[in-house]
Parts: sequence; structure tokens; C-alpha cells
Amino acid sequence: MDPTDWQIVRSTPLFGTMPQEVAVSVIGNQTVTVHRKGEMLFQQGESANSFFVVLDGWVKLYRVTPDGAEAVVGVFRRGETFAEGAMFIGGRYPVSAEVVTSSRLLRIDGQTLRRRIREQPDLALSMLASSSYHLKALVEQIEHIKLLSAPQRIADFLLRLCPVREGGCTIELPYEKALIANRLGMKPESLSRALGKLRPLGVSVDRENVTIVDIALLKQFIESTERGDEGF
Amino acid sequence: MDPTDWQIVRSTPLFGTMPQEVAVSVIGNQTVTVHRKGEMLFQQGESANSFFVVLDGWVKLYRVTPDGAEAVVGVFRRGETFAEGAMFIGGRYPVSAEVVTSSRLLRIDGQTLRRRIREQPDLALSMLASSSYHLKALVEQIEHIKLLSAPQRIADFLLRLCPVREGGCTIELPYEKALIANRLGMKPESLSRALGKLRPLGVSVDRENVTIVDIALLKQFIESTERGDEGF
DNA sequence: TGAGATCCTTAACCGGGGTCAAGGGGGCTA
DNA sequence: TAGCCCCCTTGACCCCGGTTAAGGATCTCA
Repeated sequence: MDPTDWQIVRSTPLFGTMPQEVAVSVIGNQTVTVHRKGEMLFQQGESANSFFVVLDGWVKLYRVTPDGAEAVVGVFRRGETFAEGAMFIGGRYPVSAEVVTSSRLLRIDGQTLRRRIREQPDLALSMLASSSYHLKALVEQIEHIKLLSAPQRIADFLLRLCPVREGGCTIELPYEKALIANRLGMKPESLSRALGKLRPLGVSVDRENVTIVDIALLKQFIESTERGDEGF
Repeated sequence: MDPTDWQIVRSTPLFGTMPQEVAVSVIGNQTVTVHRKGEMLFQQGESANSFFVVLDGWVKLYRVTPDGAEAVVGVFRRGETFAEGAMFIGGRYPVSAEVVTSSRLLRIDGQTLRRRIREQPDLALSMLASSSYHLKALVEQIEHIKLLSAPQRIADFLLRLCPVREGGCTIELPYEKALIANRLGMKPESLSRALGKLRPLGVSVDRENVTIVDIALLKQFIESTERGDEGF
């Protein structure tokens, strides 16, 4: 945990709002771990004894069905926390977690956390806020799957990666397209085709680099009821 | 709040595990309200000052898009709580809530709750458990939409309504089929068709009454990779 | 008892996206 | 540089479920 790591931890919704000494009391001497692509962190059904802060890299959370199909329910990056909730519901992870790029994680022990919560009730409010943040993200994901077309979902995904709010920009896709596709509830082939449909809207793709001419145009496309192929 | 109401409150994941006096301190003299079908409880974006316990009836939570489309993200019944999380994330409801049958609700004020949490940290752990319960439900919903066909999703929906674990049973659909369809991420027409496809699996429908010959058969169908129309 | 409204079902049609298969291109190792 | 592998794209085909439209059933209310 160097100063940069602290900065990242303090940028999370969970640890960002509490007094410094409370954060220190929780994180104290928790361990930073390094992982390479493909490593499993935990599997759904395992007993949950800790949660994580992403210091660097990307981690995916997903469900697996009896026949092996995967449904990605979230992909987390630097400055995000995940699995805070699992420790409070029967102590079992409801999802599996896998590192999808080389990563550094901060693992926080559940036992000590519970103890701190009892001493520091405000900490509980932060945990609740963080949980609610995840709830909201899931609700939005459900909304998107139910109401948006594939091209619209990708457009939204791209916009969330944009560092700016208007104009144009070039962004780098953070991980494999197959994972992006799964995250958005579609197949890789559909992702390709859907990106193609965004071309008339000023989106060009070259390998993992995506250039967006006009953010406003995409926003409008997402909110429109039209589904992406009118007008040529 | 008569004794029956108390029994319901104490059956929730949230209030079920805490000591009686803590529950009393929170619920104390909170108000029970009566609502008729179609009443709005709150709208997404409104400031969130309270959450609810369903004493009787059904309440739907949903998101609305700019163009008016609805995506139902949850339907709650007697003995369930909802919107606990909203008060902790910027104080705004991320969804809208509407009563879908005549209902009686217990409304719990957020201010007093926060105060109680500071006095009673264990209460925070209960809140976290309850939040996590909702998280898990949303994750499962995403899994289902992404990986199951329409007939499989209804089969799952029916199984969750079954009062027994094996054999057969007859159940009554709790609310309108249009709402069931939306909750499951499909159109009413698809719901009809999908129920039709379950007929060969021992599911017969007569108005709002559904008879299931063999629960095991449906479970198997949900877990099978086949999507429902083979073998006739 | 009948008129209307609401809800549900059925049918025909169509389109988005899944499936299957082939091919291209960049990054490995040798 | 060659060879291989992996990831991605493209195309053809098809099926699930959305769309549209019509008709049937139940409930309400006059």
C-alpha cells in the first residue's frame, strides 16, 4: 500500500466519505495481492470472508449455470469495491469472481470489518451507501437489457468509458470483446455487428481503439426509440 | 399495527433477526398506510426519506425510460421490504414504485432509522443483510434474462410460487399477466405462448389458476439447455 | 340483461440476434 | 520469417420473441 494506493482507496464510494482514521482502522494492515489474468478469486457458493478493492486491473463477477453457461453481472475496475454485500447474506458469495487482466487487489477481512462496524456505526452507513450503489448499477443493467437494443447497449457502454462529457474522444476498450459482449448480454458476433451499426453515428473501431465523433449523437441514439438502422 | 402485522414485520429478513426491543425502537409509532391498485408510492429521482414493509398486497418497482417504456425490476409481497437502500445513495430513489393490488404498507422514516443505526450498530448489519438479499435477487434476475428462454423463465417464476418442494400443486397467479410478463422481461403475448409451451410439461392454465403436475419436471426443464419445443 | 371496457389469447408476419462456419490479421514462439 | 494460435469479423441461415391485429372471455355498471 503506497500513497497512490491510498488515494485509490479513498476514491471509492465506500472509503471516500469516512474520516481518515476510520478508513485506516478498517484497512489497517490488510493485504495487497497481485493476480494475473484468468485467476479465480472465489466461486459462487463459497463462504464469504472478505471483500475487495481494485487497486489496478479488472475483475469480472459472473454466475454459472449447471450446464456451464456464464452470465457476467459486473466488471469492476480501479477504484471500485466488490463483494461487500456477500458477507452479510448467509456468508456465501452469490457469484464467482475472476481476474480478467493483471491486477492488484486489496483484500479486506470480514471479521475485522464487522468489529469496526460495531465500534463505528458511521462505517455501516458507508457500507450501506456502497451496497446501494451496486443495487442501482444492477437495476440499470436490467433496464438496459430489457429495453435497449444491442447497438444501444454498446453505445451506452462506450459513453461510460468516455473521459469527457461532450464533443468527441478516442477510448481504449478495457478488456476482450468477448467479455464486453457477455457483460452486455449478447454474443461476440452480435457485438461486432452492433459496432458496425454505430458507424453511421460517428463511431469507428480499430482493434481495441474506438473513436467517437460526437458524444451527443450517441446519447440521442440511446434515448431514441429507433433501434439503429434507419436512414441509408 | 395489530399483532398479525407484527408477525409479518418480524418475518422479514430485515426485522426478523434483531432483538424485539430494537425492532420496536425502529418501527415504534411508524404509520401504516392503505393503498388501492394503481397508486404511486414514489417516482424515480424523488428524494428518498423512507422505506417500506409490505403488510398486505403487492408493489412493483420499475424504471421508466425517457420515451415512457417500463422495465419492472421487482415485485414485492407481504413480508418483504423495499427501498431500504435508496436512502443511502444520494437520497434519491433509483426506481418508481406503484401499488398493483390493494395493499397495506408500513412506512419507515429514514431519519429515525439513521439515528437508531448510530445507537444500535447491529441494526446496520441487518440492513446490510437485507440489502444483500436484494442484490442477490437482482443478480439472479440478470442471470435469468441472459441465459434462460421465455418458457424457462416462467417455469422458474411458477416454481417460486409453489408452496411445496415436490410433487404437484395448484397455484394462483398473484397479479396481472401483463405485469408478470414485464417482470420476466417479455410481452404479454409471449407469456401466453410460453405458458402454452409448458403444457407438454404438465402445466395447465385456467385463468389465474395454474396447475403443475410434477415440480421435478419443471426444475429439470429449467436446467436443461433445450429451450422448450422438442419432442411432440 | 346488455353495452363497454379490460384483460387475455391466438394467429400471421417480421426482425433482431443467436448459431454455425469460414476467413483474416496480429502477436506469439522458434 | 515462418508457422501457429487466438481473437475478431463476416456471412448465411434460422428461430425466438416482438409487432400488429383480431377475437374471445370476464367484469362492471346502467
